[in-house]
Amino acid sequence: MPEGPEIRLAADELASALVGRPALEVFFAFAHLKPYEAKLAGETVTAVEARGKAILTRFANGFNIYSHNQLYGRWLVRDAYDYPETNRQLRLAIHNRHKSALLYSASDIEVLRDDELAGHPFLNKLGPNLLDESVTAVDVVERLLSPRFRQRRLSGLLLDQAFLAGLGNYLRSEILFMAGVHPSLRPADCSPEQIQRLGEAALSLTRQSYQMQGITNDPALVERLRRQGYERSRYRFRVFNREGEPCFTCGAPVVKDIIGGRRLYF
DNA sequence: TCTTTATGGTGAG
DNA sequence: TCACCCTAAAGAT
Repeated sequence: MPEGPEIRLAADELASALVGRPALEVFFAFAHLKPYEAKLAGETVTAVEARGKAILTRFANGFNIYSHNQLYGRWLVRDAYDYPETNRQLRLAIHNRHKSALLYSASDIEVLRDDELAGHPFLNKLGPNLLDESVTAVDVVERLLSPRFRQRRLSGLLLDQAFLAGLGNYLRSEILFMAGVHPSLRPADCSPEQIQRLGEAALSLTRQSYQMQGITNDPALVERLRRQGYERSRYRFRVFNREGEPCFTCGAPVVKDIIGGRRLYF
């Protein structure tokens, strides 16, 4: 569940299972976190917040569990102590009277006090989150044109969590395609119309991904692909994973590039 | 039973 | 930009 919208959905599910209830038992697989099991047991969970692609589980006594799923971590919410059959490694479990929140495979787990959050190297650098309702397309446009970012290539900029928190490799290609802007351009090189479209595409695709329960779940897009004979399980993007296939807008073949080991389609 | 790949991220140069 | 880290599943042999 890697990009921002999926992480936010996971945080929502965790929140409804945990918030307002005391965590009767907390389990950490990593030895250096074991001492916190006793500190968190019996403490009420006050919030579960998505911070970009990280999740913060907050406790009434001022402690927080920071977790980042990277590419492979997976949250599961089950009835209390109802463990699934899986070969994955359980890394963190938060149990209350009704539910168990289970985090598998993740390697990036920390416990932080409230006063340590601001100084955290990852949380500290995060840009605005497009899923926060206060963020508008105007904010994105202003950020694109700010001195700090305007000379950066869009290909790199859109993956930089300090620019916008939560964008990932799928959304990068899809946003650039929807805006009709080449990934090698810099904001400083773009027309006002292109900048405007980038702001709107970033906002609408990210929010739609959240509302549709996943980046790949746009029903209109899936239907269009189905009518064109694409197999649903493989093709659920406008450009991503469509190398060599015709562009939906102009018919030219979709191009694939690899930059810093990450696939980019345009 | 290998090797590769992945919606992510860090640190060195 | 690259090498590398992390883990699990898919692909190649």
